[in-house]
Amino acid sequence: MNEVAVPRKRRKIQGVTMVDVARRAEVSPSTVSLYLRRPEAVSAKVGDAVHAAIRDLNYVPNLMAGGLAAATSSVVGVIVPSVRNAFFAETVAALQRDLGQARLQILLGHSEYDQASEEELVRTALSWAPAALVIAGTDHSPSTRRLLESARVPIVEVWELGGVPPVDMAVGFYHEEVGAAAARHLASRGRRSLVFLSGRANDDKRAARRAAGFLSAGRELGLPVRHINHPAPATTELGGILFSRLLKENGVQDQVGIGCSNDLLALGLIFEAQRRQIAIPDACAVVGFGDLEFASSCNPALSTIKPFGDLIGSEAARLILRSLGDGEKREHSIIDTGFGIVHRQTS
Amino acid sequence: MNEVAVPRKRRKIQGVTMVDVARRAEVSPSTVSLYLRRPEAVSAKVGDAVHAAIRDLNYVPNLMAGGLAAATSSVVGVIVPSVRNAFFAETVAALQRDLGQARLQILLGHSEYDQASEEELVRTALSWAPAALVIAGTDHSPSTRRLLESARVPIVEVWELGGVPPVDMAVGFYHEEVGAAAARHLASRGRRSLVFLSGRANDDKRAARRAAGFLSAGRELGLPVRHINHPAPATTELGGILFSRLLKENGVQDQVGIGCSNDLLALGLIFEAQRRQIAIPDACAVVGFGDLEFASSCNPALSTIKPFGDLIGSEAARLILRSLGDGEKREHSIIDTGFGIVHRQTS
DNA sequence: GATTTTCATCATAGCGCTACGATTGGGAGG
DNA sequence: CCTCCCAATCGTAGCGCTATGATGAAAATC
Repeated sequence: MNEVAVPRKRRKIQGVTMVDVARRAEVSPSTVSLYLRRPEAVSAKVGDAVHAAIRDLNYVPNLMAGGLAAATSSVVGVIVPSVRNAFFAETVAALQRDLGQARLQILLGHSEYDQASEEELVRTALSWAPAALVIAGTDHSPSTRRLLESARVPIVEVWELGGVPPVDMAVGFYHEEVGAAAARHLASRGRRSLVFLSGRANDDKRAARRAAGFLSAGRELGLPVRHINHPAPATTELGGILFSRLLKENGVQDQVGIGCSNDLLALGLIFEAQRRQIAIPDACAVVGFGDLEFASSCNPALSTIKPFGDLIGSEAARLILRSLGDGEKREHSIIDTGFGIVHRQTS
Repeated sequence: MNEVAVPRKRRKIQGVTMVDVARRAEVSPSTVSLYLRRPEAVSAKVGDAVHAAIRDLNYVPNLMAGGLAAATSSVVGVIVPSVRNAFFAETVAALQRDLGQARLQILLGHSEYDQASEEELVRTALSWAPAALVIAGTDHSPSTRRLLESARVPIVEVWELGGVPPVDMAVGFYHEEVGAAAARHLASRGRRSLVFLSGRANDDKRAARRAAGFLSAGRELGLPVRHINHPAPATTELGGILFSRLLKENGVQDQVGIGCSNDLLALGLIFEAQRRQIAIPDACAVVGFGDLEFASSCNPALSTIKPFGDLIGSEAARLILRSLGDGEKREHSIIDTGFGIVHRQTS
């Protein structure tokens, strides 16, 4: 005996669907879909009718349905250690700007320098079948790396080159070279001993690599060189603290050249020197990293090494868009965006 | 005549689907789904089998399919003017931290203080059928507001209270009061004339409101008060420029109290004062806004007004989670997170 | 021992959209 | 006037998952 199927109660997701638009424009849903994806493929008359219907009904397409059907979504997962960090914020901003042109959105995650939460974020991002993935650094946990390798999407690792080979593509620069450049610069300014100040070098692998580059370049130059690190994040306050510690341990030693793992640290150092009436750059020269926006206006103006965070973002976006256009062929491009030495008054 | 249907060629999205997991665990797909959503609802034996299958196959669920079927997604759209702005970065970080606990992801957009792109971002965010929406400010274009009003999701407007009534919920503080507090504080420190320095007050409505509050409080106090704005973003460099302009126009006038639309501006002012040997706070007192991390360590340490950006984020997250839990009843909560006056050496 | 209740598991019908191939209709060529 | 062709439009079958109600077995009640 065949009962007539009772229609189930279904929750309605959306007020207005593509079917409603199609009905209103008196075309088929396929045509509406086509108009949305390739407007040039429908005739002007039909296009206008669909457009009008969309406006009238205030239709908002459902990208989840679209993504599911099309087997790929229009999000790009972006995973950085921290958005509060100005460096990554700049790259994220550039990414959104350039990817937005191609109607790609950013699904953001920050790991707070924790590998376990990084893995979680990668897993989540992949759950959205993203069009691409951007992730800071190349140093991931083995299982994260496996996840990335088995994902069939373009992946761009940013802000770091060298070390582990990239999973797919990479845009960044060599942090050891940044450290080395700072050390050489200080030596060229007549400094006879070198110190590198850093925060959180245990978690922030890139800061650690800058430190390593600084130290080995210093040794190559035959100069005495030491490294003072503190597990706390590299803030202005920590800059003052580390400088104080240095002074206590070494006395006020003239002609020292100090590299800082970022400009915030350098700024704190400058403030502390002001308080202690230590002359910069005479008694002590300083080079920062980042060229943060206060660097040019502080007092004395901070010599620093400038990464091109915006460029990293836009190059990453370019690689992604090219990958998506090219279809499947992975090129494994690696782009070195380099860095600039900005010589101001502290060195 | 009935032809046998030829199976179409379908692109395969995913390597491993829930069906594969089910087959491997020798249960039905429904059970796998149930295990994923409510692990306590399946027996321990079956749960373990499913878990093992997921591990072995390295299964990553497809959240688009899930969201489509469940009529809601696990993303929260977050739209801010700029992530490069430390204020919003802090709130975004708090949001991700707290929403992440409930397995919600952040779909980020920044409008660069442009209303048209804000609307575009809202539209895109809504296309993902988000679980909620967080948007900075209450001042949106009419069509954006309409979009927000017709969206059936919890919406939290952050960083601004007063002005236009919120669409749904709001977490923030009154910027006029911040300005007024700065003016009153400077007056209480014996300042007989007041100036407010700001950048980009035409685009940044919140800065404009702080300026307005400062000016009217100053007038209420019977003090001469002026406002100097520059259309460029409020940076350290601009702080020096605006201060120079003030000095040129007014001469070095003792006892002036200066409010700045943010700490970056104040920092630039301090640097410029150092260069010109103008004593702070004697000749000129300064109050900033933001309590950015250099404020406590700069020299002299900066008096400032501290918004609680982290608290804004976590309160917004709390409201969202409560809304999602409560089902449909909208409460239109408005939370005033207030601000703190941090009195240091510049005033 | 027979019945009811509970609990764990399953089968099914879509969620809203896109890709694919099929269909239509009008102009060009014969 | 009849093909043929191309462009514009349409019909259909899922994409992978979840919500719902159904099923059967075990536990609890009579």
